[in-house]
Amino acid sequence: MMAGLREKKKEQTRRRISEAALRLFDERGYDAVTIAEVAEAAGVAKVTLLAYFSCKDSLVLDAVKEDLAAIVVGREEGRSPLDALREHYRRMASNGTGGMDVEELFTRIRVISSSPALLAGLQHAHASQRAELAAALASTLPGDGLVAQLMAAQISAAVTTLQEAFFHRLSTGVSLEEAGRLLGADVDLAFDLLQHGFSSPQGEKS
Amino acid sequence: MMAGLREKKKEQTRRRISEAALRLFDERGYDAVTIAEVAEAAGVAKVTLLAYFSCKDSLVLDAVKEDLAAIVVGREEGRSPLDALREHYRRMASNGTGGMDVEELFTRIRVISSSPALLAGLQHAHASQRAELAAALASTLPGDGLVAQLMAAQISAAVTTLQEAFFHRLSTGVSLEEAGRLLGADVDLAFDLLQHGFSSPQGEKS
DNA sequence: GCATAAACCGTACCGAGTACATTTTTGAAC
DNA sequence: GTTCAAAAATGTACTCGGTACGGTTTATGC
Repeated sequence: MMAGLREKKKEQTRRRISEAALRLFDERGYDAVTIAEVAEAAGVAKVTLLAYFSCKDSLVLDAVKEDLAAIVVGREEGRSPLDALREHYRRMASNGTGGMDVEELFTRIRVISSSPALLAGLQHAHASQRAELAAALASTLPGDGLVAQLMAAQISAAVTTLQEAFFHRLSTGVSLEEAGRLLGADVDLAFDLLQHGFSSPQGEKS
Repeated sequence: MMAGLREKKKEQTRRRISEAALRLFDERGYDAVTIAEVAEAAGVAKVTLLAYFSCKDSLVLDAVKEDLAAIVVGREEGRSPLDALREHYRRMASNGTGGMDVEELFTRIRVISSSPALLAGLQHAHASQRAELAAALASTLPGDGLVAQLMAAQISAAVTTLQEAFFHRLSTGVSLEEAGRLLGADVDLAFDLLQHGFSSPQGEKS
């Protein structure tokens, strides 16, 4: 379907911008670098950069966005939404990088973890998916939709927390393999908590 | 403790700014009003306005912020954190306005509900409390803190959802009394879900 | 009264993001 | 190869939220 030299160049330009951004942010800190500087480093105009990335934080965050709703919608027959999500994250934990550039991933996580603005952006990205996830869950549930909304909110909150814990470990020197192993345990902990609530077994004491 | 004419004037100025902001936002929409216009309408300089309200959205949101961590920390002896929060919101639901100006509250909710930026800001406000809440919960729990973080994330997600549902009803014509009544039921639903998880009784089907 | 510190002000500035009119590049049709 | 329309990229000028700075008013404690 249209190999397209046009598409290819767009891809290249996007990568150039993204790499320049990541490098500069890593060297000098996210807040201290302006998008105009990124544009110059990538050899494009500021307007062009903003055509590729809608805002400053998506220069870093676009590459780590996920689609929870899609996982639910595309789950195997007979599997519950929660199990599908649990399975997805378990696989992720054991998968290592899944073919990604490890060095780049580390840099990205280092940049995100050291910038409050980007951490907030990450939260926001998850929160934005809440509505879609709620819609996907609503079709599997009775009632007026509040339960689906609550579940969606709790799930994305849990996932955000898992991701933060994972990022925090990686940015404090834990190896990728070890972090993956720990993530696997965390995933089960988190999903057990979602499934069975705060009471039992590791829930509150009173 | 120092009746203070100084303090009183500050209070007045703050109110003047807040009221001017709410009125303008309600008349013309949040995005269409600049903080410079609000400052002029309130008779203060833009810089002064920003000394009272750190950013544009806090002109509206400062009045509706809550402190979940404080509720947990200040709970009655022997009561679990989750029960303390449940009780707090149940009380809120039956309390009506608790002495607030009803008209102003409605306007505020109307403004918030009709602005994506403010709804996002509300989410962010809750997310910001997560860390504090996690710290408060961590002291009541064993383990390395991940459980506390997960719980805190889930709780604030649930509370955000409850608040949104409540706001949505009020901004679509439901009376305050009726919305309060419905909120009471929602609170129990949400906290049951937190306590017992997605399985049983209203949880997922498979 | 008088000194001090807080509140307030005007102005100039920064950076993110948008609008617009213009030019360059590209894919394809002839 | 030439031509042509669409897409991509550009430069400029702009808006707006937020900050820095230096100076002025005003309440308060002595």
